[in-house]
Amino acid sequence: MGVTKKEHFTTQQNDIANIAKALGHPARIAIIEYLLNVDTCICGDIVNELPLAQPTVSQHLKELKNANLIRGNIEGNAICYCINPETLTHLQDYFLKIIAKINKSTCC
Amino acid sequence: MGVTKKEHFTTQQNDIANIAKALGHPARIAIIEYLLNVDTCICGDIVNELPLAQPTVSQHLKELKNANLIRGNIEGNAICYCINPETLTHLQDYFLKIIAKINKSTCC
DNA sequence: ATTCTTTATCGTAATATTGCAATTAAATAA
DNA sequence: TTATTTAATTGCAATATTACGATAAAGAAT
Repeated sequence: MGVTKKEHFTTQQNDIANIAKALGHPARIAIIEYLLNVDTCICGDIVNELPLAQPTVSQHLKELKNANLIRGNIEGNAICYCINPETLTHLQDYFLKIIAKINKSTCC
Repeated sequence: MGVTKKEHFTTQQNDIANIAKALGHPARIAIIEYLLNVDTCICGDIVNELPLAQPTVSQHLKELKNANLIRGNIEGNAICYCINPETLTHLQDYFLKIIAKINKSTCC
């Protein structure tokens, strides 16, 4: 039915899945990496950097923003995007916990 | 057009995106967490654990297997699934690098 | 051999995602 | 005011995902 049964899973499971989903596209990984590589914050030259049309980039930025992975500040008629460190750290913390558990369990 | 322009991005970007994508569903996060919580490796009682039908679980397991996040070993007529630590560690290492960069950059 | 158990696959419906051309909105520059 | 710049939104087509009933495949148990 193409519709995820989100309500059957915990808030944390949905939370982590949403962040992971937002990172589940090479263009969005590329945007994150680009934002990291540039010292000052950028707006629309992300479009020049990526092999995608402006509306497509705008859509990817929207998804990253919805997942709280980036922030966008209005600066004149441009918009300055930057990484939101908290969300990446949150995901990192989750994986740290997960990986810590792996070592304790035996595997088939 | 519903088709990702994967070829325009680097292998690493596609690599990370694929792993993230596989984790981008609460059911698959739940499966990972369940596999971690059980000492011995499990096969089909993942189905009993999740609020999803058997074919749906099987499909999610397939995606986790395709992303190399889990492994499945045949054991009689059952299949024993377990976490593949390498892929999670690989993702973890990537985020460590990413987060290390954030601190150095100023944000808007 | 037959039945049971376990899991994968097929087929299908509902919905979501990806991508872009065209347009709109809003601030800036002329 | 009238361009111009910048980025979001709309509308649409192509494809992917999610979910499950039905079925198949393959080993175990009887």
